[in-house]
Amino acid sequence: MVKSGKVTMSDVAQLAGVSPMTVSNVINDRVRVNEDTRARVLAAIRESGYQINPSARNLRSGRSGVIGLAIPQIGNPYFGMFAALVIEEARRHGYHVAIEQTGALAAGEAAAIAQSRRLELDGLLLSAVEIESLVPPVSVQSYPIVLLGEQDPAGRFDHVTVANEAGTAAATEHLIDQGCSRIAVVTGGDLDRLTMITRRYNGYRSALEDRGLRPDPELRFTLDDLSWEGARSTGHWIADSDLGIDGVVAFSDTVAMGVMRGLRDRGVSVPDDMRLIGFDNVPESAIFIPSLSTVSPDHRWKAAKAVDLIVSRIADPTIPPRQFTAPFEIIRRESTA
Amino acid sequence: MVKSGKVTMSDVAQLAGVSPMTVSNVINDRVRVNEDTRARVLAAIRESGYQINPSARNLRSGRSGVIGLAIPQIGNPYFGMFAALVIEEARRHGYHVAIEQTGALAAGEAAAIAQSRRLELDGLLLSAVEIESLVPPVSVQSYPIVLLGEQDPAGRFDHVTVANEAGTAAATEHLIDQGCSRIAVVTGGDLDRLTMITRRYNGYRSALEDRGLRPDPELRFTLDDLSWEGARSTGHWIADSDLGIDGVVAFSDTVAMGVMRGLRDRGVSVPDDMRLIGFDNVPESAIFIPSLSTVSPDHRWKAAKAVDLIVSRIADPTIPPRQFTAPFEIIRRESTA
DNA sequence: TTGTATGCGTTATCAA
DNA sequence: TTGATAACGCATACAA
Repeated sequence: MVKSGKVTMSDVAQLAGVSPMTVSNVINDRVRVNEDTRARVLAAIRESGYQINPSARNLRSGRSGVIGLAIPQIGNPYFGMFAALVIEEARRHGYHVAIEQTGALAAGEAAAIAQSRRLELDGLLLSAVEIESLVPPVSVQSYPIVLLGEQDPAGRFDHVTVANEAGTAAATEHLIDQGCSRIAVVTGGDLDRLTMITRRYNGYRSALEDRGLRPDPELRFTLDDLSWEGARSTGHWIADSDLGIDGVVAFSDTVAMGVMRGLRDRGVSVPDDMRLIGFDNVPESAIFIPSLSTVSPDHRWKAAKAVDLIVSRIADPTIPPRQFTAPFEIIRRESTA
Repeated sequence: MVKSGKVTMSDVAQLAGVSPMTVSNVINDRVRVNEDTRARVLAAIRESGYQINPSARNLRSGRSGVIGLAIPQIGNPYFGMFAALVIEEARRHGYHVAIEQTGALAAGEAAAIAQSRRLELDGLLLSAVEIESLVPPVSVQSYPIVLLGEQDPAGRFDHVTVANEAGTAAATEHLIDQGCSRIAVVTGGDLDRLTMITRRYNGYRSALEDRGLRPDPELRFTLDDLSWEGARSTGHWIADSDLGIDGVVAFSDTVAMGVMRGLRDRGVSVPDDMRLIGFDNVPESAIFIPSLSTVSPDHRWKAAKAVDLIVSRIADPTIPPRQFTAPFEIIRRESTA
């Protein structure tokens, strides 16, 4: 067993007494190779500790077998869980996933990512926050892109999304069904652009209106910081406000848990004093105390669909953009009991 | 703006009226290039939508600028948090990080990973669970490896670890200081080999002995499943046992949170009926209700050190293996109040 | 300061 | 069934 490092295909070929091409054929089993030869080659590969050089292979073949998954924060429970599913689904199609952390970026950073790539990607699953600004630089890419979560206003990309409006509407109605009438909403950032957050806010609003409740601007709380600590502070504001709030719709489970913590800091009890519902059904939400009611999109479905889309588009870049929305259900847990 | 895709350096060169080599020099700014020429080249790059071909560059240069980070579960809060730190630290050194999910693998799978790489890596940060079985196949790798968390019994690799024994000992002593005398421990897997988990168990044991408490085998609970649900079940067992347990040391925060949930399912209150402490100080532990006391290793220090090690070893593979242990502190929160 | 020649390790093509 | 040849796109070494 040679110490490896720079064993090339030619070395293996020499060792096995065949041509490099035959080694290549064995490795990729492209054509029928004599059983004897194949065995000799395999033995030589083992003996030499040969490992294929991906760069050379990619350069020659034009494909890398790698798809990128760009997400804002790898440490976020939602993205972590989703990444694991994408990895699994991609493996079924023979693809490897390279995870990219974008950090909820704006245009300039997107461009940087696009240019500074050190990885050869066959395609990219892009879970972006700021699609509008992201699209121009991103369209220069040389590989297909599938958008996750957000939608491209111009409709130029495949995308898989979740039922943002319907999901939040159902969540809001669930609170109403549980007897809430002063329902606050926790959003993030501004609502001028039609982002995921805006869609979720719209779902909340329309559910209130459908059920004859008047959306009250005072009941809208905006996160100035998407971290858990930011959400916790929002919980403090809600607790300290004197608005008779008896229910809260948060735009994500992560935020919901932070808000719960903030409420708890102020001695507000969930669900006794106030009910609360999130969005995503991250694994943590079942474990949290109290466990968190939430909108649960079918994440596996979403991951599988995203991978299907990118794989098919890699195969044929000319097909027109396709769009899918993952099914969801409301999970009732202690936080809205 | 050409639609890109297969614009090569030669195309850019032609467009700018220079040689390919000059384009290369501008891109990598290796030698001094005339300001005029540089401007022309940059314009040509923008105009053509040129993007460097990483495969060709890597093939030629022998380096990819990418280090791998192999972790068992990307969805696990600890690994997610740690990955984010590694990405940051690597960027400082001009490296890109490719995250690899190994799934708490055994030898065969490790070999598979080693062989089936589709990424060209300059080095690998390996956060392994099963080091002993992992090492043989992994040593065939053609790039440097730094071990995280676990240690190589044979001492052949650089590694960065945390104070597993001292940390858990301090955690156990904290419980004793808080008045606990029947302290259970939650471990995972068998304790025959000197894994991270065994070290943490040893810390618990030695702290008990140091403080004149007898380690009771009945108070050791073993997870049969590292998931949150597994930990939750363990919480049920602890609650249902009639052993007078008044404190619990869990080998990780994730497990601790699952156990808390299990205790809560049975109406056991933390910290009133039972105190509980974890290990890792993941972001979730500050938010959890009750917030979780824990052993907090300096994760940023650990990430920075790991990146330092791999970068220096890439530069000079001949230096002897080095080993570091991250400092830690005990974080006191509600769960042991 | 810029250009020319050459080869990195692999695979597509075609010939034997 | 196997092998010879060329080429993928870039950067190193050296020459101009």
